[in-house]
Amino acid sequence: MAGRADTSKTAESSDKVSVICRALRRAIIEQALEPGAKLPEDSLGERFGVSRTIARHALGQLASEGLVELRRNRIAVVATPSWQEARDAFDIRIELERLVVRQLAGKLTKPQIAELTAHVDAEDRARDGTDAVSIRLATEFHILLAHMTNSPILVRYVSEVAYRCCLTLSLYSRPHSSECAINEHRAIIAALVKGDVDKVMGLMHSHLDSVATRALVAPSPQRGRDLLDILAPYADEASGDRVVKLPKAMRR
Amino acid sequence: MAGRADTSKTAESSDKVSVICRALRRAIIEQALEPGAKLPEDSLGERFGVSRTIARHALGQLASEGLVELRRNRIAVVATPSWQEARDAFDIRIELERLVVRQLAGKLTKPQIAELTAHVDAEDRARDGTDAVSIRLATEFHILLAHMTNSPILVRYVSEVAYRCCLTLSLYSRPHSSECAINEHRAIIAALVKGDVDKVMGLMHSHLDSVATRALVAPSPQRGRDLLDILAPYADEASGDRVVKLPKAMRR
DNA sequence: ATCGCCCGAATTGCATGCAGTTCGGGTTGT
DNA sequence: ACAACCCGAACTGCATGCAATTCGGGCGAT
Repeated sequence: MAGRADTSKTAESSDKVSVICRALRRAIIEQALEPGAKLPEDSLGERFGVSRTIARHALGQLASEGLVELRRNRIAVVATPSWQEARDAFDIRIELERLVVRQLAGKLTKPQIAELTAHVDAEDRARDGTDAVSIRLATEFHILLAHMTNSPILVRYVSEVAYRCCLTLSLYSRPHSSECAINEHRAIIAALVKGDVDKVMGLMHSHLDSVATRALVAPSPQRGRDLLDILAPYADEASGDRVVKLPKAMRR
Repeated sequence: MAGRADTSKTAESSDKVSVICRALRRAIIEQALEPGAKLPEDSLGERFGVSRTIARHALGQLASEGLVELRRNRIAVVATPSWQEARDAFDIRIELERLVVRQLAGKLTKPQIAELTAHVDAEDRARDGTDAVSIRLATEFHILLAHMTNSPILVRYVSEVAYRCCLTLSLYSRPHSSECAINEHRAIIAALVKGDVDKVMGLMHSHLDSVATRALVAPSPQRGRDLLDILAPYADEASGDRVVKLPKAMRR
């Protein structure tokens, strides 16, 4: 649907690996796999009919995208980004996507415009489906946009950072009422067609910024869902040299 | 020297893999390994005293960073980015590094300032060494800067894209006379210390832009070093479905 | 009860083996 | 000479096996 979509030349070596990656990515951003969920190599291998070697490779790939965390000798888990990391990701995303629309303004072809509006229509239709699906679609709108730049590098970075943001949204935003306002997507398309570079960059900026600030509510330490999340930043530092002594029971 | 440098939490699973990655990255950006150089798994494994499994994993990692190209059933090679990809990489890099200095302006600690000036001094000293070394140092200056933002994601992206740019410089710029003007690095430090956000963002922009335009001379097809490079874009498309019939002798 | 410890089961880290593909150079036909 | 062909060597794709480590539940001490 997204026209020669994501067979980006980068990595994604064999097909089996990339199939697993895509499946897991999707499961993660649709919150079928919550942050912290365990991903044992054999289970994955069994599930997808491959050996651990392949599953392992896929996990490595996803880890390099920041979607899963890989700790030595430990079961891989879906990443649990800190609040600060989430904010950082959004900052980066804003810059990257401003670049996208800057390159795209006034240069969209007819079929591209059609594809974009079709996508937004799909978003509209999915409005009364699962939250998860509409979040995914919203994210994919941005990735679709990136694809149209014909810049594989930009596609890769935007995809990655968008998925990451998607992941953090599932962590830090409880009542996500129609995340990426669909109207803002329409406005962006319109401005792109019109070719107003400054306008569209501004639109994209405020669009993403509003999603970020609406979702990533507070830096208050009381936000995480429970003890574990509150302690996350400490446990964070500890991976190299354990500084904070944690009561054993809590060491999962 | 770069203080707890690059033990970024992302991927880089075990140590053996990341050791190989670092070694290869460095070899690539110092042009000890030219674009197109073959990287057979066994040779790598033998060289680093590990099995193919590990070497393979390292190659996967580097591929996801865009430094090596992985074609199914084929020997991995050092990536040979097209001119357009090079330009794209620089565009992204400019935005990312503007973000870096925006976050850093006026917020540098004394030891950080010392570390930066020390690095630039090192660049100065390496002036009459190999080109390769001074290019590497110049790149590392930018990565050092990124590290100081304390944003792992930003560090990762800046590092990746900087290495990529480094690689393309070795491809498309013949007479690289002191690539990243060292004085521009000093000016950036000064502006950072002074805390002038706009100034430093402008400096970084023009610094990178000048490197890019000075290096990536012309989109003229006559630039590559020989037939192979000229044909690269065609061979490129062909990986999926071979369109251009290449005389066998040339199919390396 | 709660905490700490200990041990079998589960899991990862890594090397190796086998099958399928590509590579490259020598040979043959033209 | 020149190109196409062919075949052994080289290489990758993937699964599996073994050692080392972690996991987690039960047991004893407080």
